[in-house]
Amino acid sequence: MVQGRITIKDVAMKAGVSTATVSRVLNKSEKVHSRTRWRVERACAELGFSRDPIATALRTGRSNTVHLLIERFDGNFIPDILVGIEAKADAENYRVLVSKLDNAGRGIWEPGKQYIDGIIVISDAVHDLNLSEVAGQENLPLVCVYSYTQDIRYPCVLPDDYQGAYLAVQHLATRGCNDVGFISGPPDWPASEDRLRGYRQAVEDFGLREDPNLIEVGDWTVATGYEACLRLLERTSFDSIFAGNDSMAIGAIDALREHELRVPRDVAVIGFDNAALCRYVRPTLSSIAMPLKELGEVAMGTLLSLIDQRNNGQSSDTEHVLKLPCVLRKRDSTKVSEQLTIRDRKES
Amino acid sequence: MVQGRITIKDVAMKAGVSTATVSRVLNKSEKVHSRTRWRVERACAELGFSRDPIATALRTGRSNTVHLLIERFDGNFIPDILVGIEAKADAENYRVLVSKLDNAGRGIWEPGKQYIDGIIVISDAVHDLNLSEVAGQENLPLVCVYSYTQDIRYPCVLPDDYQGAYLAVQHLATRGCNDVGFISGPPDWPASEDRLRGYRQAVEDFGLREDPNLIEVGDWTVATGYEACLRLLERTSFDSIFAGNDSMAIGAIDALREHELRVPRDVAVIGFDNAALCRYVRPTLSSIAMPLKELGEVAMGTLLSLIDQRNNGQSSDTEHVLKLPCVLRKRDSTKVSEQLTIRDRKES
DNA sequence: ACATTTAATGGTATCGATTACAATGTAAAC
DNA sequence: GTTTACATTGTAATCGATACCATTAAATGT
Repeated sequence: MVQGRITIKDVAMKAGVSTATVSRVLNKSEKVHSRTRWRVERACAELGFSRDPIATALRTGRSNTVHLLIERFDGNFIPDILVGIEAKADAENYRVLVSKLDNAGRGIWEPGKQYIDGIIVISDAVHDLNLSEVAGQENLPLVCVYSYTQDIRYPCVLPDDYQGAYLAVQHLATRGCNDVGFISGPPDWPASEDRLRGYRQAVEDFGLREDPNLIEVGDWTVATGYEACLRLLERTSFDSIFAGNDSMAIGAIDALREHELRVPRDVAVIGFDNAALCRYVRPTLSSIAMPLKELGEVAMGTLLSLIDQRNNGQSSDTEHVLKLPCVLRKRDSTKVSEQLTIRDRKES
Repeated sequence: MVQGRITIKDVAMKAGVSTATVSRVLNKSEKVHSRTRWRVERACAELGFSRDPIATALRTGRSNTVHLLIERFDGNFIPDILVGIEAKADAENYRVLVSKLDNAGRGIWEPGKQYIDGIIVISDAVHDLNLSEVAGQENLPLVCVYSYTQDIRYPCVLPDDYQGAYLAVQHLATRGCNDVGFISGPPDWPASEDRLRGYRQAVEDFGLREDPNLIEVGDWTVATGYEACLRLLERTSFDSIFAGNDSMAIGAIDALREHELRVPRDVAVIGFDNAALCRYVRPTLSSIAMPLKELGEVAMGTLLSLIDQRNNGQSSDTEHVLKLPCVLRKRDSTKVSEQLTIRDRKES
């Protein structure tokens, strides 16, 4: 009763054809008489045959498997990006192998490297990394998600930080703010730079106060958000703060609270990232949500098309940088609770 | 210059032996003359040979790959558990394939099922799931992490909810609290049950007030934590709250705040889970941290030993349930800011 | 009607390793 | 000096599918 594995051979026998023909049917493409094809397909169905991926991989060198290299598993955005990657992979019948991306770049060369059709890298610091080493001498298709590399061979799928920042400031402007403080992330991060640009453009477009004194720098942490906000308070006055991320926004709120300033009544605050904590802090924190799931989907989609092109000997025609739009999440920290206060400030 | 793949054949040639001998060296176990072994090892090293895992898999039916099935990628604890799983897997030269665990249980049968040496399941609701279907007719080694199944064939690696809850109440007691309110999660969750038991035991051990009125039920969300706390406030008085998870703790704090009760001055609050948000809410929230990384490591370790035993024809000797201890994280929400208040209360 | 394509299918080597079995060498035993 | 046992090593089949080449059958052209 124990029927081992059902192989292409069994199918061939049942259908009265050769294994070569069965293989042809399985791989669509080639010409097979429709009568034969039908017989084979029926045999497959009746026997409940499914092709052995390992044998196929050995023969063809491809495995329908992509390698996902993650720098830090506990990064805030990983899970949502994973959702997108996995969904797309699943839909296209690909498998996803997950490993830690060793900072040193080694650890990828170990067994398992072969037969990988492509690579996705998620990291905060890809620009420091030699990706061609990761891609190997076979120069496997590789895309970065949520991380940037200058190497134009590798597409990068990123949130549109510029547009997201613009959105944040626009929201504050719409709400009636005029003096928007900005707490930037570290200047050497591409994301920081883009968010600053978005801030500046929106300030200009909406005719808000342009003043270098309104800009401060932190390093993404609560503590530096707090300190940056203190410096802003000393130096100038403002009616709102746009923080480069949610942690710094929370630090800023701490500082405001110490100065007896209430959020959003006295100062509106908006963050960036839309981390889970936005819904848990009080007041709940408005923020800019990155399209994480979509990033994952698009990254996987891009990778699959790279793989396709490579298999067909075409050269890749993908953009180097793909930016997906962010969306605004309004919460209490930017609510217009006291219309008057704001009017006063605008008219003064 | 393009040397294709370096195979066992190349090594055999270089070492002047047959491929069979090389294979024997590679697989340790069998007897090979030390002189020959040395020659082969040197040849391997010089050629930079590494064995092709796919070919090996095809021949042996094993692949050094485990399948990780996740119910919800965006579950709060996944990333940290993953860290542990991956670390252990990496150390033991195993690969980790990640997929979504389809609620229906299907989707696992698709190609890729074969050659999987074992399965890890992460889910919130495993008890509803037919795991034997997941394990397949081959009855692959399977372990659950952070989730429970009654099926004793499958080991479960869990945080020790009982001990964690005990720890929380002990902390409150040490701090001087006597009337500890408890907001439980839904009663049908094993975790809720265990946390309640831990609460009760600690209340008894430390001679605190035992009173059914001190116990309320929520469904893990902020909203129900809020409501549960309101009910407690109406019904009785208390000097502290232990919430079944952090979200409900936050809801409770909202309710306390509305009643002009200050945390921790008037009421101390402690949550469970030690979610990231604990460090971001104000006051920062004391909580019980589950050993997530360790859960992952132990789960993978258990799975590997199951695989080992199976390969050696032994029957599994692993415990059905493995509980790992939680640890207390003290933060502001249980700080003893006003020693007096507490003394008053204790002495009254 | 016969030559020449073209379509459809079969035979079999191959991918890179493992392993049962056979063969050889070596040393101890008689 | 054989015989015998045991330790090493080699030969070749095998895992399951693919793909090159050969072959046969059918279709087209003149």
